[in-house]
Amino acid sequence: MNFLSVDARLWKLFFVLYKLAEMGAGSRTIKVSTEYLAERIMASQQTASRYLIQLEKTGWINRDIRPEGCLIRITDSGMAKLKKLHSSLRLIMEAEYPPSVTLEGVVFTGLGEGAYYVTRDGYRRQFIEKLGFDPYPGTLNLKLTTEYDMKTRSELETYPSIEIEGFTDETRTFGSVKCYPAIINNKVKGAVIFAMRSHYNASALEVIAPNFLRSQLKLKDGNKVKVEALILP
Amino acid sequence: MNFLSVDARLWKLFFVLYKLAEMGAGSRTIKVSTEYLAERIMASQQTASRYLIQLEKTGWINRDIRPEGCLIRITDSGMAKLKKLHSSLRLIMEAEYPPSVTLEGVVFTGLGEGAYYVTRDGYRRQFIEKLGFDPYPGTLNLKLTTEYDMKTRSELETYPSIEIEGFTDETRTFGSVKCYPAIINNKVKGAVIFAMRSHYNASALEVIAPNFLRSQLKLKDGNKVKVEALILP
DNA sequence: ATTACTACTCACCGAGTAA
DNA sequence: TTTACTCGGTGAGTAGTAA
Repeated sequence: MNFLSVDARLWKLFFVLYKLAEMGAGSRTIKVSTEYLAERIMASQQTASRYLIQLEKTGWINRDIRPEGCLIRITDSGMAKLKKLHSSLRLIMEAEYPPSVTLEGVVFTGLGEGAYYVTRDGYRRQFIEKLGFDPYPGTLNLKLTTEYDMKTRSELETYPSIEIEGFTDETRTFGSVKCYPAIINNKVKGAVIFAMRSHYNASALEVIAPNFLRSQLKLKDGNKVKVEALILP
Repeated sequence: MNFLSVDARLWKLFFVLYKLAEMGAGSRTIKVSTEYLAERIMASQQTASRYLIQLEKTGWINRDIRPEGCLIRITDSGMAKLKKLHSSLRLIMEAEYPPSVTLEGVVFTGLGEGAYYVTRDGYRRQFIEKLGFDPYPGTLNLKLTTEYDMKTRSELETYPSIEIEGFTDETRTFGSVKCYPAIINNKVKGAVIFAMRSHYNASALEVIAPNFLRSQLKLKDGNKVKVEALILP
């Protein structure tokens, strides 16, 4: 995912890197004694010394040991890590909507009309164009059970979606559909669809994917399924 | 200085907070199992559980334990911490100049003409106005000894400074002076001054302060003094 | 399923100290 | 003065397990 996940040791190192940046080691070579650094990071001189050694090994700083102290300069690699955290934080702080929303539901068998709608050419062409896949003719129906999931489903509907336009053929009119790209059970790419006038109420969810999810994920009625719906930035 | 200094334990907690924000817990209540969080932070389920308990105690998240997992929402206090880190990083990343520069030198006795210049009314009025203090009539002279300090001194001269304008009185012309507010020996506020045409070369530094530094800091010739020159943002 | 307690291990921290 | 080694104690992380 990103370096912050690696392990607890790196978090601590990264914190020291940040402190060095605060002292200006990002834009010039600074002189720091391990004693002084120790004070700034609230640790012992020995620990500060160890951190500097580890930071150098990790490649985040250059270190030049002098009789009067260490000359420290953060490397490009170290600055890149700081920049990465900065831009991640920017995304988090400025985001109007959460990056994704995770729902859980239980498989149930619907009326089978999903296949009919999904295969209408007016829809299908837009799925291919806007979602990037040709959906398997049929939808996976999930029943939402907890209060949290139902609340989240209705929140999701308020977030910006991929809009599949309605159309009219010889016989009738088809309404517009809202889609959210989704990851099903952490593995399969697909989409959550909200038909504007669905037969199901707020406690159900329809999912489409390129393949037959029931066989691809070995699902049977009653199985629990996790769906991570991705929200457009 | 700021909360990031408090201790290593808070840093680890803070990174978990960041991870939760990444999952959207900053803008809505999310459901996370301790198992899932454990995976994201590369730790055990037990550790993830402990972190959530500590985060709640610290007041950075609200937690609602359900049979299916925990409902987590970052509190205003938690978001404020994330914002603080974000803006600190922004300053670091966008700064053209380091926030400050630390120099070390050894006290020596000069020609005593510092007192004459500092007390010229044309300078003195500007010191009071632009530095915020009435300088003691005299300068503390420091001899820079290491290569690092001399290099840093000349770097400092390239950074934006407080400009004391030159002037002319009945008898002669006085040149302009560059100043940097400074902290002497981590305690006393004063300023570093660079007279445009100084008698001293690049290996000396002149410091002024409201009081007589030699007595205030119990300094004698040969004592080492640390000066942190602050650079304007 | 979950969360989170207890018990144990081990890695990290810092005192002492060398260079 | 510095940095950074060894080493012993301690607190953090995890396995087992209860609820």
